[in-house]
Amino acid sequence: MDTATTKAQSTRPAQPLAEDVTRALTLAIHQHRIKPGMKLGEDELADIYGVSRTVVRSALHALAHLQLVDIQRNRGAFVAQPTLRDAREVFEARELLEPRIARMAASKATPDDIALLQQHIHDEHAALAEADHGRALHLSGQFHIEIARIADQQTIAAFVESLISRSSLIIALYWRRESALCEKHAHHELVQA
Amino acid sequence: MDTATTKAQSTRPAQPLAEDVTRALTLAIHQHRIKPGMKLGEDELADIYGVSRTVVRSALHALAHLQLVDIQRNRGAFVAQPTLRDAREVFEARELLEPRIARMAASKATPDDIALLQQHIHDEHAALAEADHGRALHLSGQFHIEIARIADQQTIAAFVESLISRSSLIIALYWRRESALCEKHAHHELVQA
DNA sequence: GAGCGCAAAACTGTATACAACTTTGAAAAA
DNA sequence: TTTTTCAAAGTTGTATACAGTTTTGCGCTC
Repeated sequence: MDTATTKAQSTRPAQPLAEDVTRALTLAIHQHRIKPGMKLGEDELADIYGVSRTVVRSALHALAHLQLVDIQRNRGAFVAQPTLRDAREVFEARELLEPRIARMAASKATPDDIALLQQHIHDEHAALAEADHGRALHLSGQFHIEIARIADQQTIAAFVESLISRSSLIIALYWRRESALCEKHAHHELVQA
Repeated sequence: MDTATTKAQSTRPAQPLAEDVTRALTLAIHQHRIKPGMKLGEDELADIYGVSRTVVRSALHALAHLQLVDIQRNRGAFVAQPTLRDAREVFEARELLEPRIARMAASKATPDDIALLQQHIHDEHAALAEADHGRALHLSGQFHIEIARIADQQTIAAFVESLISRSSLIIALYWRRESALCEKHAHHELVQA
């Protein structure tokens, strides 16, 4: 008979999804391996990631939604260049949302959550020790996102995640000193309380 | 004598952009002409709006980002069905963000802004008088979005817009009484202050 | 009659092809 | 030399075609 229903046990059940390209690009932007203002050509990315323009376009639109890239009609996609005003707005919004989220997280955190956060802090310090600032910055962001997840407020957590994402880009743009990273200790102690 | 929207005065009124499909679907969902849980087939929508599946997919992904539809891999797109927990989260977030935004708007509003808001209130009352609850609900949402725009805080305004969008869906789902609409008078007086 | 299995249909995910717009570069005119 | 025009190349927007998965429905078995 035709197809012997042997489901391919070896081949990847998951193709290099569009989501994967989105993640890869997000990481590259966060670590400013791709710099603000840089053109993101569709054919170029399609070639790099070995997918079609369709997938790349989907990923770029997702990033535009997160305001990491700026898509101009018939012109193409460019890595976002947040203005100083944007930067102020983002951090202002974070100051408004994060204390609320942190309080909620503190009241719901389990021992496992605490351990996970400590692991995050540890990894981040390790990255800093290796002078891998890109990775440290990324981990610092993940730390805040993890707190939002613990708080179990999906809606606000999504906003925080968006803000963290933009913050990474902003810090890469405007901050040359590594002293930017917030004091993790204070946060951690707050959660333990 | 429709709205003087005259996109391009002379030549092609532009293509029926993907954005147009997004707007049309958003409106339909807000007015719950398409009900939560309903399947949104790509071919079906492509046929209705006279565009290709490519455009429809783009619009559906945009709506998924606003959490108005839920896209399941290899299954399709469905109008979102916010849970009661989602509803609580959304309104909780609104209570957190909107007072802040309203205060900022009050300090920056121009006479033109005030006039625009009064027009919004007028339209909304008119819609209520005609028992056109779908339109009234939409206008009420636009009122809040307008306030956010006046506040000139793009970041938070985008969040508020997202929350308003979901609120419309939630109210259509859980609220059978028309008393749901918030007291516009209080808001307006606050802005004038 | 109920339950199971397999095949055909339907739909989504991805790739490719074509059309429209933008940019670039050179040639011609001032 | 500078500016203008225009065409060719390159890129994005949209449509269509193909592949993989899910659903559906009929026939068979128990």
